[in-house]
Amino acid sequence: MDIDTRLLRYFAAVAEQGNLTGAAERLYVSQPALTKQIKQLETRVGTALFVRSRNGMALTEAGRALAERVPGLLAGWDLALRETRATASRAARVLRVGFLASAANEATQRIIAEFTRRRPGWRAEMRQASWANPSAGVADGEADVALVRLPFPGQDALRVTVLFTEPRCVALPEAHPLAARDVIPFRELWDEPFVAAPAETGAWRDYWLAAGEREGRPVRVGAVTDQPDEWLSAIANGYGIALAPESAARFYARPGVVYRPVTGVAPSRVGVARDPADDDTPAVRDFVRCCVAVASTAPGGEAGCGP
Amino acid sequence: MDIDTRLLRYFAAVAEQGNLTGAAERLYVSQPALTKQIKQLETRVGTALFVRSRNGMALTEAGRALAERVPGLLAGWDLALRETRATASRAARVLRVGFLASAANEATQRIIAEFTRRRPGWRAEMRQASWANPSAGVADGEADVALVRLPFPGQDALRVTVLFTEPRCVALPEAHPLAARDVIPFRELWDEPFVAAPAETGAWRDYWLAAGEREGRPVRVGAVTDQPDEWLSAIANGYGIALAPESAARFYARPGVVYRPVTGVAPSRVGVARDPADDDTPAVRDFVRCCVAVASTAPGGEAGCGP
DNA sequence: CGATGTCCATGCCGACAGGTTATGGACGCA
DNA sequence: TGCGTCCATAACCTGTCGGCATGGACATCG
Repeated sequence: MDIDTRLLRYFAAVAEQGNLTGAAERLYVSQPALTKQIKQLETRVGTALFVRSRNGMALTEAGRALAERVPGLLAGWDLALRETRATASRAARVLRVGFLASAANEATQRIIAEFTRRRPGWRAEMRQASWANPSAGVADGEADVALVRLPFPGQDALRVTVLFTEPRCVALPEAHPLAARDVIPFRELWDEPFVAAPAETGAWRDYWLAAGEREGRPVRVGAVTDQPDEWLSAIANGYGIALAPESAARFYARPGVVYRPVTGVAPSRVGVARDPADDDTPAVRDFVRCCVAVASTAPGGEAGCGP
Repeated sequence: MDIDTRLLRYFAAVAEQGNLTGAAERLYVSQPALTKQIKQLETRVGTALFVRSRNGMALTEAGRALAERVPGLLAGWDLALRETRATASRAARVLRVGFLASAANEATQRIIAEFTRRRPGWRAEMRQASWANPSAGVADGEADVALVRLPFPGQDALRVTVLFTEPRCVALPEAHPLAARDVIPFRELWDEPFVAAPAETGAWRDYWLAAGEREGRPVRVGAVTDQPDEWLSAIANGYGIALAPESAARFYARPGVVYRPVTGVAPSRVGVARDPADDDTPAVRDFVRCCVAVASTAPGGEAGCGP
């Protein structure tokens, strides 16, 4: 009997959530659609998987048996897909390079140039990731290697080499009172609303909110964005301010947004991440070497941020 | 990314077969449908999985990577499905009993009666299997236990208890010259066309053709059937004759078909089969005990076949 | 004790994906 | 050159999925 993995995901979501309405929301489908799908799964399997009641859907014994297996099946398909794609790109001599907006900035181009010099015949395929995905695709197998900002959640499962550090500055709306200052101590920003990354990015988000450098003061979040454009708009529109690496002042200049040096926050580290299993893949290893080589000779961000 | 296992089966078939036309035939779909599906799989995965040529479809490197994983995934889903169904029937106190047409015949009812007596609250769900499936559903998890005729292919992977043996007789069209005889030596049937089971049943088919008792003479197959009704029709219509257990004379009597005792062929054995993993499941164990108990007190087929 | 909220189920409709048949195009072979 | 064997494409039909609106059961609460 055939089945779509989508149905299995639906099933897993309902099983975990315990009710249709919530699961439907999580899955971005309507509740009737889920009702129908779950019912269809039950007829296909030939037995009830849930008992319905006013407080949701509880797994039957058969449902539990299925629920135990489904995550493994989904993970298996996922793995197969990732390996197939990885094989394809390797066969085509393509290195899939993920990068986080603002990760390596000017170093990026020099790294790519160095890589194509060192590996003629290969092509680096650049893929910009949203901030909701701070490993830039390495964690989910969409990229072979990625330029990232540290720290980020899930980092321990990957191999990460730190390339360089870069002071952080603050991005403010032009009209902000503090925009007139040349240098701003971070403590003066404690009570400002911040433009933050999505909640699921955990440690990464906290790091850019400098949650550890507020001496316990709570963070005010004025907006949540996962892309540079939205981020810039949110700041320009006054929803909040944000910390950013120095190089953002050059890469993400925009009317209405100004960058100012900040004291009292640790600098940001840029790294190159890859799956430990790929670490001895020649192309990956070469890319990492290029990163290190470029970083060691980098001009760095001496320009700093400022008016 | 989601996918239907059907697509994976399609892929596996094409990968194995090496061309679309043949694979389409094997899958009982049209070749254009397969073309479209494979193409869709490739766009979904994001890479070519086959290289097309005049002599078919050859796997690319990525295709090979996928082809390595797919059988495991399909088997995994299959297993999950079987376990879920098995769990469901156990929870409902239902024992799924497969039986081959003509397997235990009159003993069947007594076994069921004994089982319901020994396990009140339980229900035996009888499922007749076609001869194309000589384990009657135990091998593929559709039944918890089955009454079968031995030997059959795949029997070694299961636990089988022999219940009783039963002489074999021959079923002939009424008008057949040999129908006038009281007892027929098997050697006189060597050159008759036989009504056989489907080829994929291997040893089982051979056993009912008495392939080992022909001293090397080839078998003539006049018709292939996998159900009693077709089998009776084929015999009545003169497409061939067939060996059958004695009890068939009582259970499958039909105008136009007569049964006669045969000498020179080994008797048939009836057994109860179950998955080794289920052998200590209480309900299964009890059912087997019932089978043994009934078999030991069975009246047997003393009536024999004959006019 | 009716009003409300929260579940899941159902009916209807539009969009789309999958299947089929018929046909085209490339290529090797007699 | 004509034929057979591949795979690709086109046109069409149907079944399924998803969305919206709504219904029904039941608990909770003023």
